[in-house]
Amino acid sequence: MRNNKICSLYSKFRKRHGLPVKFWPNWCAERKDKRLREIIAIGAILTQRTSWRNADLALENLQRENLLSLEKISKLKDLEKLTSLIKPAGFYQTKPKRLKTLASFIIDNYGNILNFKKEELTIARKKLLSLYGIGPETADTILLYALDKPAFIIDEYTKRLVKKEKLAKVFDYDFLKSLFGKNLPKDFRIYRDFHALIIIDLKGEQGSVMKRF
DNA sequence: ACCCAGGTGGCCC
DNA sequence: GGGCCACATGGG
Repeated sequence: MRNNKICSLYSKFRKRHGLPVKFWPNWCAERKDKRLREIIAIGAILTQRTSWRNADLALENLQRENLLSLEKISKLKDLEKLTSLIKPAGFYQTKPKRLKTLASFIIDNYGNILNFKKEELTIARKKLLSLYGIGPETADTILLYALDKPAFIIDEYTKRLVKKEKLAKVFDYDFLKSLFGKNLPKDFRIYRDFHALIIIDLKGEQGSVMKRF
């Protein structure tokens, strides 16, 4: 491990919280199947500016209606149905469109998420960012947790850590992303682990949603 | 009655 | 390029 402040924080959190971290994306990563990758991609949109609890209620609704699938969502004609199912996750006017945009992009261009996973990181990121409703954080969440790519996620908790530990003066997304990226081994497992640890350490609890999936 | 939760796009200047 | 703002739910 390189000797710097970010690495030290990682080591500190790692020791403090023990192994393994029971955080949903890590938990999910135990299973490598296509369905789980799809659920993570769908969940990444549903949880935008929304508690995981509420996003989880929407995921349950989709599962109940047999719509927890990129192919099903991409072929769905009735957007109203998505609107009602997604309601607990909030922003029900925009999230259905965002889900459909992502689902159609993957299904129409790649056939399934496993083929999209074969795309090179920078290309995949650029394409995700070009989609309606997918910004840097959602793109990196999908890359890191659904596609096993080393894309460090800068979310609200990461920014709080940066502020708390005075790691930087600016909070520009790409700047912070490269700051973490260059100071950690370029390994998606470490990025996931650190990201989970940051949230667990700052939040003081462990994510537990999505276990049923 | 507030405030918050693992953001994003559309404005405005 | 940065600074606001709307978007919407459920829980504390």
